[in-house]
Amino acid sequence: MKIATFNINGIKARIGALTDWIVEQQPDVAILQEIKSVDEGFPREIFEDKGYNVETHGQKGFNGVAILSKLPLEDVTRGLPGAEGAGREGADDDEARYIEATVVGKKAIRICGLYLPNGNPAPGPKYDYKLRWMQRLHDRAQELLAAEEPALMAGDYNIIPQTEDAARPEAWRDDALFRLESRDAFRRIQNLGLTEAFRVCEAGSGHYSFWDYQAGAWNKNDGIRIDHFLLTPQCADLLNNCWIESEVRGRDKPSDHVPVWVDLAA
DNA sequence: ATGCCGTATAAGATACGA
Repeated sequence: MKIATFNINGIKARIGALTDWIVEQQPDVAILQEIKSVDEGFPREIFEDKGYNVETHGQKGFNGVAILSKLPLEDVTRGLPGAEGAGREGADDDEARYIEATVVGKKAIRICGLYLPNGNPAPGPKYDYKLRWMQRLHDRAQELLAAEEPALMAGDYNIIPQTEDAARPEAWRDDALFRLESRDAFRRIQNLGLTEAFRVCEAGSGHYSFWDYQAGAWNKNDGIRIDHFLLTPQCADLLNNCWIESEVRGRDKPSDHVPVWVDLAA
């Protein structure tokens, strides 16, 4: 089963490039972030016509996540548990950043799609929100691990895990994506017992999933690796491969992110 | 580079991103 995570930076702007990619690559599951659309505005028929089941968790203008799957999606939940002031104005669940569903192939896999807050400027209230969000993700990961079943958490983590995951790490030193407190929080989630799929398959520097639109970042390979798959042990046992489809960044009307893939024996 | 580009909202600037 081939599963991709892809921050598309707006479904309206990306509909052409995204459908071309879907038709070409035929992912079994595509986990999307930054759809920047309400659920009713997402062009689900386009993907349904191509054989996909579609589940979205959107909002007006910003954020928004979705899962497309050739196999049925079961037990869909929207939102990350544990929000402070849930349901009230300005609460931690105001932003549409998280969706879960189970995909049943040869094995059942719990798929968690996430768009972790950027957190800049750091320090500050946006950074505090990022850290709270990561604590909630930690708690949800703990529950998934306790179930001892195949599950993965995939998406735009807005975290550069290590120095080798940025072309110019010194430029990111105090940024919310790379500062020590952010990397610590990511490591705490991993240390519960999750496998970061890409680093099982590829060592070394120069592998990125995001390049800024500005200053010719793509042409200089001035990128960062911030889109990740974390796998429970039962899911890691199924891992055949993990790779980044960086070529997509050089196409017409690209997102600033590219797809990251896992192939699972499931 | 407290904004070099891009997206969304909405009708001209402004918010946001990483």
